[in-house]
Amino acid sequence: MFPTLDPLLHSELRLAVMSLLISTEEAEFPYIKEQTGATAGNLSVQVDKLSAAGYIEVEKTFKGKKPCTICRITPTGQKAFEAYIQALKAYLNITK
Amino acid sequence: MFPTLDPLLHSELRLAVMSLLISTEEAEFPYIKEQTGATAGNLSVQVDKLSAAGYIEVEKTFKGKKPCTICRITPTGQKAFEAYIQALKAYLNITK
DNA sequence: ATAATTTGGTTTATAAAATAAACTTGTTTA
DNA sequence: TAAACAAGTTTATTTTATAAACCAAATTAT
Repeated sequence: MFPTLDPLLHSELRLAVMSLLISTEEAEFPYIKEQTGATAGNLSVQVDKLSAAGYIEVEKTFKGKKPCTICRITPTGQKAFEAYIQALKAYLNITK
Repeated sequence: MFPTLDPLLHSELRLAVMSLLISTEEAEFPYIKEQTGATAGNLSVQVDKLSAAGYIEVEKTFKGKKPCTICRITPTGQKAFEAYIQALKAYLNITK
């Protein structure tokens, strides 16, 4: 009846991050921070969780002399995001 | 960009309860428990929260000699549910 | 030159939430 | 009348989300 909602995605900030990455394919940490309005600390933690789950990959490079953290969604992450949307539909009463 | 998701609704069990009540208009505690698969304790807590927020109303009656707890969604609850769905859309990239 | 500020984060501590286990009250059944 | 059951509630535990504090390097101001 009500499928479980992937707890990794059922989180406001992580969902926002995934939402951004689904459409941009690649985004830098400060950009995600600005778009989501999150604090750096919170974002850092949530990015780690998504990365640990294999939903995104995180590349640490440099932009000139400044460190630069780039995030990309993985195929696993895309599938999980799609599945989450499908599961949500059971809750949102599309059965009107 | 990403609107805040009503924390009262952004909870798996509370969302399931609201989802049920949106379509049934009235449901007994044991029925909700069965449909959601929740434990009685968890359900009791979450029903209290929805009730405290004015999203549902809880009527305690008897069915013969047995206590019977009936839940109904309120107009406030209906509006909040609709608003939650709208807010979610910003996260789910309907912009394909 | 060096002190102060900014950038780009991470780590740690705290507050809030979700969840289940344990308990209560009354009823039905053995 | 003792045991089991129904319908919840309360309490305790675990998880989670979040921000505050921190760190290192680079840039800017004095």
